[in-house]
Amino acid sequence: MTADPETRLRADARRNRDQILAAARAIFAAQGAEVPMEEIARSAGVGVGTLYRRFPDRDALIRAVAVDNFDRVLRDAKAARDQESSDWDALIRLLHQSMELQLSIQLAMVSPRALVILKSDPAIKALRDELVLVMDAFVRGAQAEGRLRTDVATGDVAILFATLLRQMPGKGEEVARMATRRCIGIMIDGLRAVGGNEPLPGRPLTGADLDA
Amino acid sequence: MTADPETRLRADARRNRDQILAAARAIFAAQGAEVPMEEIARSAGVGVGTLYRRFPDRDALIRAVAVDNFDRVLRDAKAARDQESSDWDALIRLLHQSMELQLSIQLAMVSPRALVILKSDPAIKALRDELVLVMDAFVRGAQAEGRLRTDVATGDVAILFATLLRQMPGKGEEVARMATRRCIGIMIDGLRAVGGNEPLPGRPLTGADLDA
Amino acid sequence: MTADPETRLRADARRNRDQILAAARAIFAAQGAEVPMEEIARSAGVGVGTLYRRFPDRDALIRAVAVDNFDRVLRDAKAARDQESSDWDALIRLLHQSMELQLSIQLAMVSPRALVILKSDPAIKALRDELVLVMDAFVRGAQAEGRLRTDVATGDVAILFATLLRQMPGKGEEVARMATRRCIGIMIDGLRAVGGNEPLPGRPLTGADLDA
Amino acid sequence: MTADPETRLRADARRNRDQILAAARAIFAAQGAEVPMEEIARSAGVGVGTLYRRFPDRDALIRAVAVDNFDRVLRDAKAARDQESSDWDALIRLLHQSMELQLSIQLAMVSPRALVILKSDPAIKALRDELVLVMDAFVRGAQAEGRLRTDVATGDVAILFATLLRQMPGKGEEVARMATRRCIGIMIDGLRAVGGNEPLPGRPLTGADLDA
DNA sequence: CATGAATGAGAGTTCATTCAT
DNA sequence: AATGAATGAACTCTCATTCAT
Repeated sequence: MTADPETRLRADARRNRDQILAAARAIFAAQGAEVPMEEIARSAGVGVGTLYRRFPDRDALIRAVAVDNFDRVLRDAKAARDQESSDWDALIRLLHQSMELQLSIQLAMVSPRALVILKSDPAIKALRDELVLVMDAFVRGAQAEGRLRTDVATGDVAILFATLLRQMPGKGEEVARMATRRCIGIMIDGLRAVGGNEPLPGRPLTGADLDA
Repeated sequence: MTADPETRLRADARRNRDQILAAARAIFAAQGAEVPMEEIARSAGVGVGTLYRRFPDRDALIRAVAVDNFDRVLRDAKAARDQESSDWDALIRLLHQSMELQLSIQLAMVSPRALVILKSDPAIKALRDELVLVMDAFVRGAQAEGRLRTDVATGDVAILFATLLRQMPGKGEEVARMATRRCIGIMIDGLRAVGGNEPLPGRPLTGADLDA
Repeated sequence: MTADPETRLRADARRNRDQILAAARAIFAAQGAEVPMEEIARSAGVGVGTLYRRFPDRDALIRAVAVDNFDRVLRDAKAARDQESSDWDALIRLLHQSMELQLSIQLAMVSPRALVILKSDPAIKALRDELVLVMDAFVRGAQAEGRLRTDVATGDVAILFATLLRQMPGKGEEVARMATRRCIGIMIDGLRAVGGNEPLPGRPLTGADLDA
Repeated sequence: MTADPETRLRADARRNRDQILAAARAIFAAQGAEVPMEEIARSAGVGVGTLYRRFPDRDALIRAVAVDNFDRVLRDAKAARDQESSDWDALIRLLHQSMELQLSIQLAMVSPRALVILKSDPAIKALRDELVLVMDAFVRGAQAEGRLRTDVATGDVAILFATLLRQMPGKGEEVARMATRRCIGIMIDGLRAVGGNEPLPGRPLTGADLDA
């Protein structure tokens, strides 16, 4: 029960680890995943040596940031499930709320390199699978409630979700934020169950379609 | 009339230039803008030296790919304007059709580096401004037709457009293609003028908001 | 008091820095300033990376060698001033003695590139100005002593000095050494105050004339 | 008699060759011998291909410039011999006059690379040997006239000559010109046969000492 | 353990030389 | 024969990772 490696660290080592993770998250979000390791170390206030002691190479660091981030989203999703009165509302809340949380990892994921790395990590896969399950419930529930169009599945929502959460790089902070919110709004309106629209092309994308 | 510098190249040089541009477009689309120049050269079937003779450095190459690409989109937009019977239809067609054309540049734009470069290039700015103008006409026209919701402006559409066209990297080719089409469909439904939805947050984003 | 950046280096780093400087001095003297950085690194017994850590680019290295060298000459000049009994003797001693010290920098200065670099470096300018001042005193003093011809000024001496100290490249070590000494001897005889020679053309060149 | 390769060239080819040589001389004088071949070609108003047709590689070009230049100096020396009334006067005239002619080659010779090249060229060696012979006659004659100090030999004069003629790079044109003239004046005064000076160190350097 | 110095492989860029037009 | 395009080796510089202090 106390075997979790992170638990075993001395207090200062633990603090270093957290600082590095926070610095990496911020820098990945701002500049992508190709930043020199030295810059991350400096921004975390430690030497490169320390960074490498905690994370054996860049991939390990990217993986750790990703795990940390999926974790947050999953927590959000569960909170939404527990606190909202309908699945549609939970879904909407998650889409809106996670915008904040996702900013960093989404940008990181833009790097083709990062993608490959994340795909091969079982811890991340586990978190992702769990997240897919929760969303699956939202989707089916909201469709049962008659609020979500029935020609979509979890995969559609996840992809829209991931796509939209990639922050517009290079716009002013304020415009970027507003743009994201507005895009999500438009997308949500596009997801509503309303009569009369043409059906979407192809077939509903499921969680399994996300695996490549 | 034929003084255009590109026109003045010797036949073989011209062919090489085109091959390089095509290779760069494909590679940028597939792997982002940080690919080794040597790889681009190899894929174009020329030596690095040749690549550098045509494009003095990476920035110049990125710029050239971007110009080429904006050009295509602009052509598409004008064709849509000339051939469709309503502005709404023209807009829809552009969103659907340009999916193909945009793949490369959209990915390229993901690189923070590429962004900085493109912003400073007057030729690109000119093309972009012209594109914004054409889309502006579509947006106002479609709103006048009562088909496009009135709480959006050209900037909203452009951002959605750009965001969605970033291909999901890493999914299978077929799923990726379908996903893009479905996302565009959802987005279009979200843009329709229907009664009863809550208004979007913030204010309509104009073409000027895109300038950072 | 020990805040001098060079003093703050770790012992091994310090040693490396010195080795690099020594190697660069020797190689610049022997082959000019355009030698591959790798060769300098190898000759200093370090990797290129280390060289670049200490000196961010070739220019910085050239500057550092130049500063180091001016420093030595200046020390020599002051020692001559303090230890010789007349200004003429101090001047002669400096001309003879600095032959050793100047070998490197003089050759370095031959490179058009090096020149540009050195001109723009304030630390080097300061050292040079100080050196000019000391030589100025020698020149005026020796003229007052009646031993130095009065139709020359500090600039003349400095130029002769600099010109002669450029080692003949390519001769055997021994001949080169002897040649330099003999040239200096002839030049000194040419500088002596003797009656009956035609005055030199033009006007005495001052320290200010050296500034280009 | 007409087998001289240069004589066999067509008029336009001949003109090209001369333009290239003139351009190379000027550029070598101004910037040293490491200039891109393309720049020389451009400055000569021809393509690189043409340059390479005339001079198979850079070394050949350097050699040709050197031959051309030694030729001029030798012509000057012979003119001085034929027109001046004493050997001392001929020597002085040569030193003064060749300043003009030598500017280019002297700078070129500064390059360690150029030196190696020139040493191995028999045509250049022949010219140089002939020049040494003429100067030898000047030196012995002027010593017999009692005007040149007897503790120097041809090698000493040649080295002083070569050393002084390296223009100070980087000073203003006017100061540089004046400085050279004044240095030559001082050197000539140092060479005069006057009583009472200390003898020079070492032994007189002969023409043979120049061979390295 | 933390630090930051050292290493060396690899990326970008230049340029001598060759070769198609 | 002249031109300038193409090639690729060589060089400068950066950065991930290792290791001495």
